[in-house]
Amino acid sequence: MNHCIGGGYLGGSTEHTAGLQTTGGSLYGRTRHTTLLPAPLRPRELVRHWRTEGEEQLSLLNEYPTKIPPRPQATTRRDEDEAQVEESAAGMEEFVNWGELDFFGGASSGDAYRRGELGAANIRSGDEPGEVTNAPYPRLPPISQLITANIDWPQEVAGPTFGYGQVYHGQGRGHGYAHTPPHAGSSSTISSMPFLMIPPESSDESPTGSLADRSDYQSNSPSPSTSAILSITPPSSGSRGPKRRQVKNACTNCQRACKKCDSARPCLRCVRYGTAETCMDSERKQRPRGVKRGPYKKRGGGEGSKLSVEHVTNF
DNA sequence: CGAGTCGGACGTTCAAATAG
DNA sequence: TATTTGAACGTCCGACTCGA
Ligand SMILES: [Zn+2]
Ligand SMILES: [Zn+2]
Repeated sequence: MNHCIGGGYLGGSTEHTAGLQTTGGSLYGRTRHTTLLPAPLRPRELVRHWRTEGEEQLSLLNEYPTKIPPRPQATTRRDEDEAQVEESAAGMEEFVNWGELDFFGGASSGDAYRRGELGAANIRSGDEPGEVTNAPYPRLPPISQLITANIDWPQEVAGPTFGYGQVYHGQGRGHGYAHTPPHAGSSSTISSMPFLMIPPESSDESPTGSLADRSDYQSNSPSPSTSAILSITPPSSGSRGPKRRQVKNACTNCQRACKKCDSARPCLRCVRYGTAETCMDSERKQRPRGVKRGPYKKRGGGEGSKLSVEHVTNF
């Protein structure tokens, strides 16, 4: 049996629109990864049925793998990342015989992988020609309509999702860390699993924004005059760019598209794309109370929290 | 070339933990 | 009570594809 892992066109588009995700990202907590179906493996059969018949998928869903490792206990963000990647690797091995795998990856790594190494196994030439890839997906009925019954997702499926084996080795985040300039590549590296083809280094031009009229859209420019706050250098990092500014609440359309939103309603992007009437604030989760945490690191005399000024290079 | 997709780097929030 | 910590959560960059 052939298996399909990953997003890209085959796994990602229609399912994503319908609130179902092929595979999750690698980190927890991102909106789509927690609210969508965290599937470590999506049988190609299932995808085809969703795309075409849309009837027998319920029985197939019952056969969906439910044995997913429990969420790892993480103490720091990087721990969280790394622990999850380990879980990913273990989970992947558990579910997939990589030798039989003929499709892998997401929009970035997976597509490059298909194009490069898996040309023969590409879905356009090999599997389901036309039915899947060449379908004009915006006109496909959403899966939520195809699935008439209410699906009671098994509890086990609500666990972690599986990423693409990338480990973040960068600096810590949060509390005033600035945005790493693209292609700087100094402080963060990507280490990959052996089976994953990293796309070649390329393209340092940026897609011409043209949304840069509102202040929200030009907030990423260096603009050294505006804020002195941004000139504070984080500890031990050489040079990071200006902090990337985010809107407090993206509209549902921009959120779904992972595109930049602004604070106006309708937002500029929705106006441009004719979705102004559906432009509304996305809902945010309520944080639960009473959840115990581990001990924090001691404040004052503790080691390792010193701002080593002498290491900051002076120009 | 425009639009859709999505992994994951980066930013934000806010309750728990700690200091005073 | 005030301040700090840090895990959970949110945003959206940029690499990529497809269709016109
Ligand atoms: Zn928006
Ligand atoms: Zn909008």
